[in-house]
Amino acid sequence: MQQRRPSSTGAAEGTATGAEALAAFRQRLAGRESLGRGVELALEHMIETGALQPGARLNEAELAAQLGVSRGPVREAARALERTGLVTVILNRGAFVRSIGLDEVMQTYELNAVLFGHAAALLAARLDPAQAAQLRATAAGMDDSVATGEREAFFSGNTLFHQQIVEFCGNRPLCDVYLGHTRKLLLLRRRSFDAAGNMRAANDEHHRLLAAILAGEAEQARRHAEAHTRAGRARYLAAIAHGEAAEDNKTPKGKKRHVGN
Amino acid sequence: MQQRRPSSTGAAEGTATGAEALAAFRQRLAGRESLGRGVELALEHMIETGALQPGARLNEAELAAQLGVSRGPVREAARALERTGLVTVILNRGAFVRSIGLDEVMQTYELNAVLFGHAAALLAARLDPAQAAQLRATAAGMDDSVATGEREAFFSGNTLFHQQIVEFCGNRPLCDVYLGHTRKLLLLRRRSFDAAGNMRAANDEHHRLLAAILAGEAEQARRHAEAHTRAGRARYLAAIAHGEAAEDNKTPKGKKRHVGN
DNA sequence: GGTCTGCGGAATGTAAACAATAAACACGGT
DNA sequence: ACCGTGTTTATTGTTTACATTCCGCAGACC
Repeated sequence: MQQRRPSSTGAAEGTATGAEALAAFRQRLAGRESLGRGVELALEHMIETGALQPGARLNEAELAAQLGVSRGPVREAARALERTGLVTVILNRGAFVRSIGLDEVMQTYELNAVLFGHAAALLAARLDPAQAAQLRATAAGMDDSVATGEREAFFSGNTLFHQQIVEFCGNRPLCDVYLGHTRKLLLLRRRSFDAAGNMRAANDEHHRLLAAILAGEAEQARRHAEAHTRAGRARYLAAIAHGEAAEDNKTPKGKKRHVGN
Repeated sequence: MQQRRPSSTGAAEGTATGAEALAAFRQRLAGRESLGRGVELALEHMIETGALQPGARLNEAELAAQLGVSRGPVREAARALERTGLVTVILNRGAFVRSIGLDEVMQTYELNAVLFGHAAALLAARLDPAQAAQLRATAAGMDDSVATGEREAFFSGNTLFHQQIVEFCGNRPLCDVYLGHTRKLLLLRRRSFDAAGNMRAANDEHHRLLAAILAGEAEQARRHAEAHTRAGRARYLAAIAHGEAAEDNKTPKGKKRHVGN
């Protein structure tokens, strides 16, 4: 079946990997969320694992068949992902996995620095003992990960640490925005992220930040949090500097398009 | 036709006001956006004008008939509004216009203060002459509005002023988040807003902020911008203090539900 | 009298069918 | 040989139809 359209889903043939992923997500949602939501998670998973690479188009019919659902939920999921910032949809052309430009990465880091800094400042002024204990536990776990060199464990600990700080800060909108943008970066630039390691430095920064929060020093906490985010940005830059090609364009707008496969 | 479900759209009978609104939006979009997008704008308009009040349920079939489209685009619009934060959808129960609690309003103001402050700081360091001219023009227009006492003109000038600052700051994600949250507040708490006037004070704050930006004083601009937002919050609080009942609950979750109309 | 169970109906969730759009191919003119 | 135009076809946008879920009420049972 030759196809005239530029690029297809990519992981089309053979792999029914999406279907089982959807099943898993749907079970995890336990019927408390709609099917479209499950498809959304499945698509996120496919983006995360690279089954859907930046620039790829989300063929509704194909994905629907692959996931064993109708086009409706797929459409719904695609629009949801658009709001999340993971895909771009063009009228009558479909949804494309975004490839986020370096400038946008920088701007997002900048935004996250401000948000994270403010969260830390807020938290320093309202921390309760239970939260303090949780933060300490998370930090301790990361110390272990650093000692044993477990990158994956450190990575999830790092995510949890940041998540706890913004959640504990008490400002829900801020928390949502921060986590959303962080997730976006994670999903669209994943490979660069785990290469950006340097756990030790990050861990030290965490401890300094945590100390300021525990001490109730709001402004100091803000500075440490901002600095930590900016340091993370620097590590990211260093990682991609020699690691891989810097950038691709944002959206298949004019003629140029991704090679697909 | 008696209806068992708690509340209906409210503006159901007679008024085909939604249909013409949709037609207008669809023409404005000029076929460059999907129908669902037009419905989304129409629904926003209905929320803004109060045709859909907080707590009201969005009956898909009813709205579809009213707007002269099918349920599909209505669903799509409802989900879009959910991500915008204007409605809450509950599985198998439908979409409800959110009634945003006072605590969330406060948190959103807090977030906006930080974002607006940072935007001002960024802008102070990168302002170009053309942008400076535009900001001056906007400020001048608001001066006129204050002088003549035109509340509506001042209101739109105010919106434009804030919008220009965040757009000129160069950080797109920040801009999007700020404008989105501001819009949310505007649509869900509109009546309180235009009562919160006190144009003169706000105008003075604008001038102080603009002066700092034009002078390139980043940190001072940040302080002024944050202070301005917090002052706006204070004005808002003062306005609702004696104006109207403070709050209702966020979402029709358990048994309690809005009276409808 | 109160509580629980079963029925009825309306509205949402999902799937399938129809219509419209845009890209790729093929042809003909210049 | 190149460019423009007409045609074809896949794919999305939209409508319609079907399945499922949940709420409210009535009657029976305790």
